[in-house]
Amino acid sequence: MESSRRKEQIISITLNIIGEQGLAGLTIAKIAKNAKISEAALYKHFKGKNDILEHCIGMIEKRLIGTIRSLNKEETTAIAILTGIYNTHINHIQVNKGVPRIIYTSEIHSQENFRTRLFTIIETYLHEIEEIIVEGQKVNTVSQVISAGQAARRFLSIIQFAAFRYSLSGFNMEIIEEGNEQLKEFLHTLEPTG
Amino acid sequence: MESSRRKEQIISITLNIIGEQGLAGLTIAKIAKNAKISEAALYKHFKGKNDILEHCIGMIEKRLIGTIRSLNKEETTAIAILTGIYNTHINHIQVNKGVPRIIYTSEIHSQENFRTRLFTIIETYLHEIEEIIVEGQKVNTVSQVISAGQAARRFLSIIQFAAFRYSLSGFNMEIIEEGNEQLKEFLHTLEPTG
DNA sequence: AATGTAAGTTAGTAAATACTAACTTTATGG
DNA sequence: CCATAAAGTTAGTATTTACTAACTTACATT
Repeated sequence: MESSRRKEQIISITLNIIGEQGLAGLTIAKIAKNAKISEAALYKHFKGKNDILEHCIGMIEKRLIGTIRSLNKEETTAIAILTGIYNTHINHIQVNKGVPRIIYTSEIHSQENFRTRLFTIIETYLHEIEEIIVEGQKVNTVSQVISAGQAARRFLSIIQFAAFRYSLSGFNMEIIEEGNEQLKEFLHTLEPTG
Repeated sequence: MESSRRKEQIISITLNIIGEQGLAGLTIAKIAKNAKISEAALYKHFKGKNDILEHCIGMIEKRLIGTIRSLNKEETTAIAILTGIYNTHINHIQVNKGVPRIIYTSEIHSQENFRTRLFTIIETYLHEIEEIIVEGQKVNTVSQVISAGQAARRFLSIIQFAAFRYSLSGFNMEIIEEGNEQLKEFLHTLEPTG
């Protein structure tokens, strides 16, 4: 298999294993078995386990920021963009459980360099959301009286809590409904003249 | 050392290691070293690693529910109780990082029995908070128009997000401030005639 | 056709890991 | 004072883990 495709496959498999078995359940042997290559072959593409994890974080970063950027162009109002981001995240949980596990529950905290990188990603993400809200305020689709930064943090907390509880429930759809209610109430507070 | 004290010590040490190095960084050897006993001695008190983890979850449960119960008697209004719970949690993060890591980021998700138990704990916790809000509504210290269940979930999401981000930041106090703002805004929405 | 490179293999290794067997120390109540 | 049980020790073991060396295959370029 071509190197770049193999690399992506390995990262994807790694995220899946973390999603299903946690970081403690991640081993080189499992990755190799899932990719249907030998363990040694993994080392042709990555320096080691840590290197794979670093690329996983890179992948997460790309996806998160990519989601925001694409929706920021497709949708018109701030509220529509935020709704899109929320839905993308919720859909994402079912497809690739590893991303939410790492990003929202940040299992990788322990290693200092990973913790710092994840923090930067989260803060960048919050900043992007804040920008969307500020833009909405400029064109008056979002109330001027609210704090954009605070709203951004509340928005992410809603996503995180929904993802966390949905995952913990063993993927019970009722919990998604309750997350949607939180979002609805939040979006309502964004409306102007409210 | 007396058995019950030793057991508590081992659980406490385990939670600390998870707090500092994550579940992937937890080993029997590290627990024994921290407790200054041999690895074999651990097995006089617990059946094995899983048994220790189960007792950790038990400890978390006790502490969480204990916090609510005690504050529920000390404080008078629902808003005062919720403020107390929030502050207790935030203070808790600095002292014992393992609890927030397990409970809010639920690193133990992977194992089915642990996941189920944690979910039950969280749902019980949410229910207790909901009860506090309902009681507040009865005596009109909390607005009648809000949904108690939804408010309880928002409350926990605020705690979770603050704990998550505070931990991820490497314990930056500014982030606690931002969490306090979220709480303040939330408590404001609880006020009657608002 | 020769050659070099990328992607893969087999077969191993040293270290770490969870756990156990067998023995020793310590303390306590009859 | 001594029997007993609890709490501890040393010294292991089988397995797992991340990683490496040495070799093979596939394939594109000169």
